[in-house]
Formats: sequence, structure tokens, C-alpha cells
Amino acid sequence: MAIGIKISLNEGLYQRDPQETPLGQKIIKHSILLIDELGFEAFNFKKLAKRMKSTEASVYRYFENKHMLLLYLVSWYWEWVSYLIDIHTMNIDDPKRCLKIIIENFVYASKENPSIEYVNENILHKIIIAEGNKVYHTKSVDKENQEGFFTNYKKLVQKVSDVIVKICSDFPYPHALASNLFEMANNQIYFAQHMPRLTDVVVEDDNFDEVEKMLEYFAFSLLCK
Amino acid sequence: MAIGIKISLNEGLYQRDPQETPLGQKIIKHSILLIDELGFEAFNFKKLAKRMKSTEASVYRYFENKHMLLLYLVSWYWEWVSYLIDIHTMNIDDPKRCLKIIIENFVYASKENPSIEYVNENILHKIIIAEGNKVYHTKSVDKENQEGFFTNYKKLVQKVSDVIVKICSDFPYPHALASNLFEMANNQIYFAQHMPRLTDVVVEDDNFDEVEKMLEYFAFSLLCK
DNA sequence: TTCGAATGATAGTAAAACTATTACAGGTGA
DNA sequence: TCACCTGTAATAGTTTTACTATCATTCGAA
Repeated sequence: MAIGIKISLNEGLYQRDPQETPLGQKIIKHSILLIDELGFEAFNFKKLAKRMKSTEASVYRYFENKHMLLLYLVSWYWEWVSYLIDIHTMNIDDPKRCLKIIIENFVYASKENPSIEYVNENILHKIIIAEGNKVYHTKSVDKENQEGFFTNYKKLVQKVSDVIVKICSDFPYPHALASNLFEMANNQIYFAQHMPRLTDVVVEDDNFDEVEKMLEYFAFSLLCK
Repeated sequence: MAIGIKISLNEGLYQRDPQETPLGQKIIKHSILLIDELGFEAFNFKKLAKRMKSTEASVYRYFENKHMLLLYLVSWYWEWVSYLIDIHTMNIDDPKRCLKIIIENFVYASKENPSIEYVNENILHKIIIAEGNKVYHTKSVDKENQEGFFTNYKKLVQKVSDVIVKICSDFPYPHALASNLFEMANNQIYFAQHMPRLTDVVVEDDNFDEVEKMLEYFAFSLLCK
């Protein structure tokens, strides 16, 4: 895919747009690597600064705190998946085919590469699976939701919901199915990797084919009765 | 229901069994209230000690840290839901009826009361919805999983899976459906409350009927094709 | 009555999560 | 060329968190 696309995100997410400067891009790049390594709880700006050979204060000029940085990364991912869905379904009329592509992109958002040199989509995907839902499980959800910090997720869900309605116009829960497919994709991959008794699929390394197959089974069982 | 049941949990979860002493029970009681009030991130043992008029050091004698305390509460909930399912399906042969009861208990685990005086099941349920999956989204999942800290969840999922297989013996993903029904119940309630665009159901106050109906629709669409 | 376990009181440490101040380097516009 | 403005660095400080350690007290069991 083309180098140089710019993901557009809510300006409230950052203090200064990290996509605009070399230092900002370095912050994105190394935070993805370091959060993956340490986990979000052990990750902090001091360690990040040390790793990227800058200072804590400089990182704070780009992001208010580590929660906002994670929210930025997750929003970036939501937008990235939206973008992938758009380009892959562009010329496809059959909504069932579209939904299959959507599911493929939920499960394999990282297969495309390299796209933007300072974002390792593969590792970002791991972060989404492991830490993604922490961004909205906070006491400040409602305030942040009002400020539009979750718009990218909602737009993604709306896009998928539209396809669902095209497949089955009287399906009563298109948004719930859309959000559940996204959450379920991440959850079941995580379960397969860490608590296999909670699922029936097996994943090894980066092969999520069974998860993809299962999501298709769930979706089309519901929509094509 | 009967006063005096004792929920049995992995001994590794705590330093000293909180169910055994008045102070332990006070810790459980007030931590449920305070986590609900502050959210898990802002909650800490200092604030808890102050609230319950004890000391930080005393709390540390029962739980290694706040993560283990949350894990204890969540395990308690998993076991509690298991227990509710058991007593409500005890004399019921029809597995479809059983699954309906399971879904009802996923959504309304709190309707029973009062059961154990130091646990407010209603507020605990709110905590599960808002913070529940933080207990296994950590860098220490694998280690904690090996020590059996998630056994209660797995047992619950296995129980539901057994019922699913009874309904439809050739359903290929019984464990995934079981864990997804549980996760989806909590997620969709949370979405309805905080990001309604991500779902189609409406909940107000403690009325989760629409969520219950939706889960039944999903489950039985998949199982009774 | 005395022993010991449970709790309380107090204090202290190390790290995390910021904030503030000053300095400097490189390009810009007058 | 000089004043200046922006981005980054260096340094140092504050408050809060997450513990740990020590010793005193209390209260029931032996």
C-alpha cells in the first residue's frame, strides 16, 4: 500500500500531533514496541524516553499521559482497519463477500505491510488484543466519549453494521453484531493464546485462520437462517 | 437464598482468607464499594484503609496488592454465577431451558439478594462489567493461569459448554460460544450505558431485559438452525 | 497468667507520574 | 546580522503510589 497516507484522528487525543515531527513519530514507534514488551501497566514515559534516547518532558509535550497515548494508538488502529476495509471492499458489490473481508481484516489487520514506517502494524495488533479495551474501561469514558475520542470505533462499527443490514435487512442487532465480531476476534485470539480452555480454536504464531473461520461461522449462521 | 454458603476459591489468591475474619469481610465489603466509586485505577489500599477505618498494613496482610484483590472479587463472582446456575437448573432437564436460565444469570447475577451480607452482588456486578477483564489482561496471565487463578472462569465456561452440547451435539464451538456469551453480556451492557452507538439495545437503571433477549436471540439462532 | 495470633500505629523507601525552569540550537523575518 | 521563536534537552523538584518494616496492643485459647 501507499507510503504517506495520514491517519486522521481527533485533535484532542494529543498535545502536539506526533505524525508531524520526527520526534513524534519516534514516540509512536517506540511506544508500540515498549508497551508490547512491558505491558501497559509497567510501561511509563520515563522508560520510553530512555529507550528512545529523549527525555520524559519531551514525551509529555506530545501526550498528556500514558492513557492518552494508548488511546491514540488504539484510535489509530480503528482507523487503520477502517481504511483496510475500504480499499479491500471498494469494488465489491456482494455484501456477504464484504463481510468476509471485514472479518479477515479484524483478524489479520497486520498482514499488510509495510505501510507507515514508524508503525509496526503487527505489534500494534498484539497491543490491541492485549490492552485494547482498557482505553474505554475507565471512569472517564463518558467525558472522553463526549469529546469524540471513540469516534473511530463507532465509525468502524457503523460501517460493518451497514454491510450486515445489506445482507439481512431485518436483522435486529446489526451494531451489536458488528462490535461483538470485533471484540470477539480479539478476545478469542487472546484466549487461544493464554487460556485455551475458554475457546475451541487453536492459534499458533501468527496463524489465526481458525478464528477467522469461526467468526464467519457465527456471523453467517446468524444472518443466513 | 441461604445465609452462610462459603464460596470456595484458590488459596493463592489471598495471603489470609478474608472470608474467615471480620476484618477480611470488611475488606471485601468496602473494596467493592470503593472500586465502584473510584474505578480500579484510582482505587488503592491507602484509601481503602481510611474508608474502613483500618490501616494499609492490615489490608496488605490479606492481599498481596490491589490486582490480587480484584482477581479475588472477580473469581468470587464467577463462582457465584456458577452457583446460581446450579441451583436454578437443578431440576430442569430441557437444555434449552437451562441455557435461558444461564443467560438470565449472566445478565442478572445480582437479582438474588441478600445472600452474603458483606458482598453487595449488585455493585459487584457493576465492577465485573466495568473492570472484570482487567484481571486477565496483564503480563502475568500465563503465570497466574498456571497457578489456577482462573479456574473458576474455566469451570463456568465448561458448565455452559456442556449445556450447549446437549442442545446441539454437533455445534463446533461450544466453549467459544459460552465465553462469548459471558463477555458479550458484560460488554453490551457497558456499551449501552456508555457508548450506545456500539449496540442496538437500550438499558436503563437496572433493566437489562433487552440484553437478555438479544443474547437468547444470538444463542438460539446459532444452535437451532 | 501467659502465650501467640491478629490488628493497629507509625515510619520509611523507591518508584511513578507528573510540573517547572532554564538553556540551547536552528531556522525565519525584518 | 540580529532579534526571535519553536522544538528539544537537561535538571530538579513535588506529590502520590505501592509497598515494607518495626513495634505496640489487644484479646481469646491453653
